Amino acid sequence: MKTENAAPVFESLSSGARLDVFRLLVRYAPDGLVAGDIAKKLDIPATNLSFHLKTLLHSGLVEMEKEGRFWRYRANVPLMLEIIAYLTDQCCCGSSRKKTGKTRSC
Amino acid sequence: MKTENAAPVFESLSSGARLDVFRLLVRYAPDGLVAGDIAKKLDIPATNLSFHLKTLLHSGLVEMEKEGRFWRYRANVPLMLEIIAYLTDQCCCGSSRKKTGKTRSC
DNA sequence: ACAACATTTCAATAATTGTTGAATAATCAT
DNA sequence: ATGATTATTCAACAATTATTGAAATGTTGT
Repeated sequence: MKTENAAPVFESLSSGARLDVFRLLVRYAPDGLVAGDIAKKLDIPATNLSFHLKTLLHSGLVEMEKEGRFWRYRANVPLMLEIIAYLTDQCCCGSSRKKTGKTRSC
Repeated sequence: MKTENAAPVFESLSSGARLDVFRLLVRYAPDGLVAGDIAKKLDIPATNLSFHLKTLLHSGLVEMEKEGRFWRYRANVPLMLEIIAYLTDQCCCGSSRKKTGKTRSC
């Protein structure tokens, strides 16, 4: 996972609405939900949900599959695992640091 | 960590510039860097850096301390650990799900 | 073929975020 | 005190993102 791939993921999680969508899809993994059910459960207009889903699709954090006249969305859990690994490595404990001889913060 | 606290953290990581700032500060943890050094290393105007640092401060992901005429910024690594725990719990494997009898994706 | 349905795309607008230069505040050295 | 230094805040503007209703696309059932 490179930073230029990670930033869009954070961007796609940076709205409360999208974070809610993603958490909902994780709760319903691995089956996912169709758009109408998401809209109903989160009580947001279909057209606005569609906008947010597009952002999530673009970052890769959710995936989509047409199913008759429904569109089914699922969380991409493996990508989330990569993001967690990225954060652990780059933004937390795993990164190399200046050799000052001091102890690390974790 | 609650969702309403997590969203601002993702928002503060959602710009490439801020993600760079945070990663830099992690590399220089636990000492951190003064604003001028950040600006120099990342080659962004001081006034713009100041704007991004304010966002990071607001989410709690960085902390600030005045040091003479310098302002020193440090990464809040413990908060990042909480975020990683939040993602693991809410957005990945730890969350409760509908009982469908199917196996979990992780 | 037709009507009902699920969802998206489009266009318009509102709201927020990002960027910059100039002005300001605080500190340090002389 | 004065001038140089560090960094912020302010104001203006540019750019992006969010929200909504109406129209369009494709699907299903009759």
